[in-house]
Parts: sequence; structure tokens; C-alpha cells
Amino acid sequence: MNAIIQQLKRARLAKKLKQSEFGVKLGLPQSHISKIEQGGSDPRLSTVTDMARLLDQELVLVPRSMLPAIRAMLAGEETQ
Amino acid sequence: MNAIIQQLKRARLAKKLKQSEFGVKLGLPQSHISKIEQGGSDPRLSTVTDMARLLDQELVLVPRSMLPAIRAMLAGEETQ
DNA sequence: CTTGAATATATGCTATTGCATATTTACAAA
DNA sequence: TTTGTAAATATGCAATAGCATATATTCAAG
Repeated sequence: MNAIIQQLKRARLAKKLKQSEFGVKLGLPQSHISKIEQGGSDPRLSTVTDMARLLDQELVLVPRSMLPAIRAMLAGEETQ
Repeated sequence: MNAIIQQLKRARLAKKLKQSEFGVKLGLPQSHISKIEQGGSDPRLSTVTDMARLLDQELVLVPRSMLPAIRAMLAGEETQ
């Protein structure tokens, strides 16, 4: 399944947010959060960005050549 | 305007791809590429991911706390 | 088992992405 | 200017995200 969506779900759980609570913050119904996390819908960029920000994350575009270095950094500091 | 979209446009231009050529690779009409780059549409996550991959980039979710470090890395190596 | 909370699924509706195609605008070169 | 090329805009349509609401399923506690 989609890696970004998976990471967002993990981040939501790490913050101990229920889908319903997250939904309220986002302005989306719980049913829709479920559908997205289940891969049952392909959300818009703005939706993904909003989800990320509410979870203190940011979407970043990375050149493939720098991915290993970036992943190493992300794996290193497991803060949040 | 949306930072990811701006970066994708810059990456397209860096590869010297016309909207029409990029559109063929993506399977989208040139008109749609234009609309997206102009902020006239809010593309789906899959569309953004496809655009990124065709430009040798990847969408990555980064904790806000690590953004400065990541941005520094990206600013450092201007490769591609 | 039964209960309760969280998540998953369902349905009908509206808004918008994305498709196909055509036209218009912007701009550079001759 | 005129011509050529890239990008922006326009229109009609199909597919689907997202809304609102309801119900079903999971699963952990009791």
C-alpha cells in the first residue's frame, strides 16, 4: 500500500488519536479517514498535506539520489 | 502557491521537458499539467507521486522537528 | 458469551479531478 | 509584422474524492 498513507496512519496512532478525533480536526468524517487508510481512496494533495500538518509532519520532495541519506536521517532520530 | 507543485515544475524545467512531453509520459493531457502547475486543480496523491517519480524525485513525510536538517541537506547538494 | 469502543463498510449526494479536444495567449525568432 | 512553439484557458463529460449518515465488523474487557 501507499507508503505516505501508511506513515500518516502510524503518526496518527503514535499521537493516540482515534480516526474520529482526527476526522474532527481535519474536517472529514471518520468514514473517510478509514477509507483513505484502507487504500480505498486516493486523496487530494491538499488532504494529504492537511493530514501531515495536523500530525506535525511535512511532505517533502526529495531527489532520488539523496533518498538513502535522508532515510538514514529519518531512521536515526525516531523522535515523534 | 503549493510548494510541492512548484518544486515539481522546477524539476520538469530542469529536465527540459515541455508540459506536452511530460504529459505523454504521465498519461495526462498537456492542459491538465498546466492546470495543476497553475494551481487550478488539486491533484490526487497518486498523480503527484507519479509526477515526482518521472522526475527522479520521491515524496517523503518528514517530522517537523527534522525539517531544518533535511532542508539543509537538500540545499547542500544541488545535484539534479 | 456480552458489552462497548474503534474501525470498516454502505448508500446517496455534491464537488472536483481528470480526459478529450479545441482554442487562445505569450513570446521568441525570422 | 508574421510565424512557430509552448503554455494557458475553455467546454463537455466520466470517474471519483469527499460529505452526511447509518450500519456492520473487530476486538479487547468484563
